[in-house]
Amino acid sequence: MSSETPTRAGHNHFIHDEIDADLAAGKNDGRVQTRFPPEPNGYLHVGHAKSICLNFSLAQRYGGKCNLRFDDTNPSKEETEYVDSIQADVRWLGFEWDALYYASDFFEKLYQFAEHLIKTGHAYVDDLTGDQVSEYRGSLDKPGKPSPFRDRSVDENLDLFRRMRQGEFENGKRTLRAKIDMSSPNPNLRDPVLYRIMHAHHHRTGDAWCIYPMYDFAHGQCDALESITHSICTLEFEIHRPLYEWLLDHLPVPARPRQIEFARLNITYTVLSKRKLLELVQGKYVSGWDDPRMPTLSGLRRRGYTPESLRAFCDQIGVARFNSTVDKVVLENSIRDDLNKRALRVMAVLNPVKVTIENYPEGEVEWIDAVNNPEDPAAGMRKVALSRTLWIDRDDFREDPPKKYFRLSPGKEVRLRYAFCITAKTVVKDSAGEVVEIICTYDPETRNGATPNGRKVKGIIHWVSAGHAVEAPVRLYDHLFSAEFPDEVAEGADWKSNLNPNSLELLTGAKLEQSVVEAPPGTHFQFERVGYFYSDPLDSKPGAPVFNRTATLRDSWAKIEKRGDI
RNA sequence: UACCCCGUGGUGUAAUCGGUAACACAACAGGUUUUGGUCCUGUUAUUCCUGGUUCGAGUCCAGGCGGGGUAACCA
Repeated sequence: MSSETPTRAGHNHFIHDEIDADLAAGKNDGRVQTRFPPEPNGYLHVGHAKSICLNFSLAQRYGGKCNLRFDDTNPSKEETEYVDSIQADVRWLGFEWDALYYASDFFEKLYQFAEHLIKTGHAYVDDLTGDQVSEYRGSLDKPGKPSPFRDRSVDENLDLFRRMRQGEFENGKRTLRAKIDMSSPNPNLRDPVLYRIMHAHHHRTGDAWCIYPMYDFAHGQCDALESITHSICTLEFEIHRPLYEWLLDHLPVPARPRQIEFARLNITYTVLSKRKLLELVQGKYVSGWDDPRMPTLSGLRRRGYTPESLRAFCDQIGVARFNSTVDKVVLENSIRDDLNKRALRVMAVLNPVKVTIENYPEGEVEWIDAVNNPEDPAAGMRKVALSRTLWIDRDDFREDPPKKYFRLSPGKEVRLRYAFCITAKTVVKDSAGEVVEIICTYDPETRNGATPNGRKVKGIIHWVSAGHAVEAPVRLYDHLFSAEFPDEVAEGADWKSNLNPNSLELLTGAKLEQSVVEAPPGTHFQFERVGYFYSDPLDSKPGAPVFNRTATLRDSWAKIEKRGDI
């Protein structure tokens, strides 16, 4: 269960209704037990976070248990690296499982179940090749036909199956299939394959097995062996439910779990499919599973997302049986909400241009009080150096300002955050016509928020004293895909063509206030008026941080300007 | 073309025996503010269609339309 108390009670949803009904009917002795069952073939992403939060919060809500179970029935795809990362990610999200299992813990029991099915005449060994199996299976609108090996005797089936286990046959030579109904409208009931021969090294059982159970034969039985009461999975497994139940009906299982499906998470401007994420990693489109642009938990963590924000997000999006796509700003808002309360404010100039205050004494330095976090008085104050030469952001100066632009421009006055008001007097340009320096004057009377003679100064800009600034690389991230629905591509086109070529912008000239170098790697900051930034836990060195932009601040000026009604 | 599931403001969800359709985000307008941030107030906008049952239907029934899933020895 959660190691921390949940931030909110969360939405009501249909799964609560189903469980309430089961409880009212006296099922499972009033017990509720769930499990999160990842296959260790990739890293967890936000879609998994939805499932994790669902399963663990269900256990929490009903005073039950939630296990972690690795669905490791296909050794060709599974690795210990993934097992480790999954455990770390679940814990990081804030949950601790009651029991840890692997489907492979149950291989012997599953094998015995298979023999049981054979002995009761409900399973047979088939010699058909893979191609033949699918040919015999028919199609969506055509019934299948029985395999010629379907009516082998129990003894022959048992003998063959045992020899399969002994390793007597090559990969793909035979399978164990359930004997159900080749003409069922549900293809999952057309004698589904239960076991296949796979001479492969398993990350946990080594070379002990050369036959491995299929998902369908492992999942429900493992649920039963773990005493799971409610087996929550995504919608694409719905059509497997009749098979899930058929197997429980025909096996001497110790419990009777029930499968309930919900819609998986989709988010705009990204993909949430382990297969596609793997492709991005292997094709080096990103730096790895933990690239801050990835929707993986490790990527989001490195980007600066917090477990609290992700849990709040999962809470907000709800649980339903309708396939939907959540707007990516909902995810962004979840981290903004969280970081607004906890991130230390700091001034950072990302694209610097020099400001000289001509009437400020040369060589003089003042230490100005700045608030660390207006949302949290306990965060205290700090001192920021002010001097004659400063850096401000290029965005905060316009030689020819549009209407409603109330930052710096020739002849106009703005306030330096926490400090004085300055007025732009002269603009210095290089031979290319680019502004290299803005010469200003300051009004000593405007210290500390004061504006004598009642004049209004609406614009406030951030700044850093040139002689006191530190430099640090800053990575600006944008969404990984430029298309709202990256999966939707024209016939024959590749979804990767929707990759956003500008998803990463590296800034090397950023000037930051000194206090950022004192913080350890893995610290959240708000760069005032700009966004939330996280000192990369891997690339930062003590005293030499590297910053990842977690999210921008909401920017109503950008909105006005983009709208063009200025 | 077969079977199954699903359709509630722009988006995501709620409405617990059929009883005033609500919340969040977004958008828009305003207020506060030494962050064009936060916060506060307000506005716009919703039950896929048609018919039926009923005093009363998002909810029940029928038909239609639309979307999704399913034909791995993947999970």
